[in-house]
Amino acid sequence: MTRGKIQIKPIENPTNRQVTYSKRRNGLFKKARELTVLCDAKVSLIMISSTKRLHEYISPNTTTKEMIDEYQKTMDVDIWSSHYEAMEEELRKLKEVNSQLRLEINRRRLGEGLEELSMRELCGLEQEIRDGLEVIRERKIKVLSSEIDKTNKKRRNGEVINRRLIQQFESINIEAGEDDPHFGLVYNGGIIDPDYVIGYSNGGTREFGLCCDRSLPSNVCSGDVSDITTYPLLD
Amino acid sequence: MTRGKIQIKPIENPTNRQVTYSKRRNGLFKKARELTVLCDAKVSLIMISSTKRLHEYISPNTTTKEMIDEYQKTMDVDIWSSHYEAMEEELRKLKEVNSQLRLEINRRRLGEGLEELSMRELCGLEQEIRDGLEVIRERKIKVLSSEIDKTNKKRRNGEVINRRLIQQFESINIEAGEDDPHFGLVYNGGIIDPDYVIGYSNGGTREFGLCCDRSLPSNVCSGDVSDITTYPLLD
DNA sequence: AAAGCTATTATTAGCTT
DNA sequence: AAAGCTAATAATAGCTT
Repeated sequence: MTRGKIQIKPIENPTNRQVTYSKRRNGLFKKARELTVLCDAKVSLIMISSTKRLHEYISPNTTTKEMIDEYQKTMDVDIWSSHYEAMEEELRKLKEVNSQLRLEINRRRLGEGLEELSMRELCGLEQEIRDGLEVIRERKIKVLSSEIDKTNKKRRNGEVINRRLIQQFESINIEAGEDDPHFGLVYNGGIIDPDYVIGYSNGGTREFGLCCDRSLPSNVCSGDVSDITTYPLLD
Repeated sequence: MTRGKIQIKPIENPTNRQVTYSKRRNGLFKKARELTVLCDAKVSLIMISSTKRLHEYISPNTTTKEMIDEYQKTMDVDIWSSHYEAMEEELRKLKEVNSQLRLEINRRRLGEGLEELSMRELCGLEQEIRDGLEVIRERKIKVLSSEIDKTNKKRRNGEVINRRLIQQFESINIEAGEDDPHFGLVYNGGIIDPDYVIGYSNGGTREFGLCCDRSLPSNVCSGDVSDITTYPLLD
């Protein structure tokens, strides 16, 4: 409003508009601040420019929420109601989807809710489940194979260690001049190589090995309980 | 700001304070209006005087609620939360349950997401699915039995009707004095009783009967294609 | 594009009615 | 207390840098 009076009408030039917005916004802020101090008033001022930038002023002695609460109380309108309704709608939809999902699970997994299904649908469902079962079976095989691999590696490692121990033991025996030791490692021809059977419990979390060695004494390998002896493998 | 510059500090005199509030409030409103028009901006201005009177300006091209929504989005704070904490909590939980359920379905049904499952979990899952399969199998048997029952009833009903028709046909023949008719119903000893086999297509929606009657002419029952002939049953 | 200048208009404090 | 007046300050449009 200088160098010629202006009219209050939209500024077409975007740059000018933005500059004017910025200047006048600061003017408004200043006025709001002054009003707050001079008159002990509370002011909430929110501005959004045509470029969608938001600026706000809120008096130091209040909060935006308090101002809105006060606004609602005074205006006797519930600004929240529409927000509330939207939320309720979302809640309702979520609940619906939820129960649909549960139904789905029950149907597929627990085999419930089959009453209204036709023979064709039942057959389709059965096939779907069989397919799923097949995927699980394949996965089990994969897990088992990798477990067996791991255990085999451990076993081979154990064999190497055993061989070394046996050699050490023998050299000790030779040093001590003992020809007929009563205690010692039981082994077969220098290498521990019994009939190993690697087994797995059903859950698959604990692995153990079965060792059938017919050269062991009869009180260990006797047939009255079992003709195999189980040895837990090292972890 | 006339007849001597003023300082921006609280006006002690209540009357003066109120007068200044009123004048400056209008000034602020005018500035807000001008900003709206000149810069195509949106302004929400709420003021509360020290005497607890509330005044607001809102740009004509928006609403107070829209401004508050925008404010929240920009500030990333939820002003509503205190009002609707319970609801938001419920919403959050539902969303969580929802995604859990979806995960569940994907796992169980499509056999996906098995990578992180242990052997024990895989076995449990397999058993669950087998159980579900068993339920479906039982349901199929039930559906089949009831279909067979229904069809048997229809067949018996058809037999009664057939018997009546045959009796009528015979009495007509007797009335006409025909002893050796060339055309007529083919039957076995007065009662249609071929070797019925009730069968069902895999989908279970279409039922049909198989009729094996060795007394039929050879061009119908000959063995070069099949030794049974299929007759669709009435609906 | 952003900051600074200034002529000019706009706002308003203190007064009067 | 409410409205109007006006001197004086404040805001700012259009310009320059």
